[in-house]
Amino acid sequence: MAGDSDSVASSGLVSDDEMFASSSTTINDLFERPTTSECDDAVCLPRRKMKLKDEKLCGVCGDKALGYNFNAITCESCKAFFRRNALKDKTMVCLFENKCVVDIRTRRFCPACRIKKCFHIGMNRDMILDDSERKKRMSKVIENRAKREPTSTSSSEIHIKTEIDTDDSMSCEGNTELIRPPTPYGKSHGDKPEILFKHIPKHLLPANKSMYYTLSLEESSLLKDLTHAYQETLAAMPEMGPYSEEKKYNRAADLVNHSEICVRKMILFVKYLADFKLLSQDDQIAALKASVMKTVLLRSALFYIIEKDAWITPKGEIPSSILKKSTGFVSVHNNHVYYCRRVKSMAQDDLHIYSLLQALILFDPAGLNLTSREYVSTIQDKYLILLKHYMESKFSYDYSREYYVSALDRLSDLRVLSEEHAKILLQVNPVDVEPLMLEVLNLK
DNA sequence: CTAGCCTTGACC
DNA sequence: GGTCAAGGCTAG
Repeated sequence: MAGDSDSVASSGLVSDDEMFASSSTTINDLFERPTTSECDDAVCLPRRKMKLKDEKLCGVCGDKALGYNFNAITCESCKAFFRRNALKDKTMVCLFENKCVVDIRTRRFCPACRIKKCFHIGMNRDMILDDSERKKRMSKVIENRAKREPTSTSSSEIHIKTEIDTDDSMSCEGNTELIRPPTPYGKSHGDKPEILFKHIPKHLLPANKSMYYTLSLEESSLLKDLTHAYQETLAAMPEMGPYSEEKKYNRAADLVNHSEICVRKMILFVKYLADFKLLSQDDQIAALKASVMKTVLLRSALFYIIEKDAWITPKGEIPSSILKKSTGFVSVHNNHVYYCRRVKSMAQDDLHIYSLLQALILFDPAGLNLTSREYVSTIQDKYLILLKHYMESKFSYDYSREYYVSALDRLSDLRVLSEEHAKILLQVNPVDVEPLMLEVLNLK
């Protein structure tokens, strides 16, 4: 017979009481856990009032328990097991005689007997949140997170301000206490954990198709072309010899020259864009120059690997620490890495998002020396709407806002960060810089 | 899939 | 502020 969780749960028909006698009697005695029939009763519900002894053992397997889970005292693993399985429609089948012993050692052997025992000790599947309740919960989390962290720029500014105010940023030697390597996403190493954008788990996204925006043919085509352009240029890595030399980035000028590849790719990128071709030549150059630094920074986020705290390049991995080494600015390193992590946590590896952000950077009416500012603004609007619609098509109307706002926040971050990087340029000797970089960065 | 650890909101 | 009990994340 199958251990039909549904029927067992709803009817409380666990007939063979001896089935779990070996362990349940002891557990029952130790923790005065409610019997199945007691648990059907409403008396069982105000469980917060029930003070338990410090020592708690799982009613299912006897492992150490922290407290109640789904109306019964269980360990973490049985809690997770119940959550994963109690709502499954598929009936679990015991391969033996439906009387497997479930203890710490054997709990994994027979899911059917394990789930049966879960119900037997009073675990209640009604306490597992359903889709709408989970969604509600997640919305609350996101809402609170947004309240705690209203805008990203403010926190970046605090970082920068702190560094400037303390005036310690010029030296990395002897200043190790200021250098805090970023922690991998989701992990903390004693320091206050970073608050990064959290993606909505796929299973929480609405199943209803009407909750998603459908991109028009025109929009799909625009996005496809834009992403293709980005993929072929800025997102592409050239085939190069596999040599890895950290030493190559000893000076800030080395970093600037390293960015030349990015600038060349950027020039290729804009050549793909019909909107860009419509600008006057002067505006093309102005838009390019104004967005070089931001383009380099956004691209660096694309190639940043959070877990390794490094950028992947054709020459191998470059640890983020080279920023400190080559520039001497601890704050530059901290803020740049923080930026990369935030972009990455929001966009992950979605090239549509990167290419849309790239378009928004390029067609920025705030750029210096533009003659057709209004026209550039109109183009930017088009990509802003496309970004919004894309988020709605991917994450549903329910959740798109968080993604859209986060994406725009990353653009604000860029403004601050690129200004900060401009400081590096002041300490670069123009003699060491390649001619193309001298030109696009207006270095003399 | 499991299981341990983490994050979080609700409640006290 | 502390505790409890949900769900989330992820190494194994």
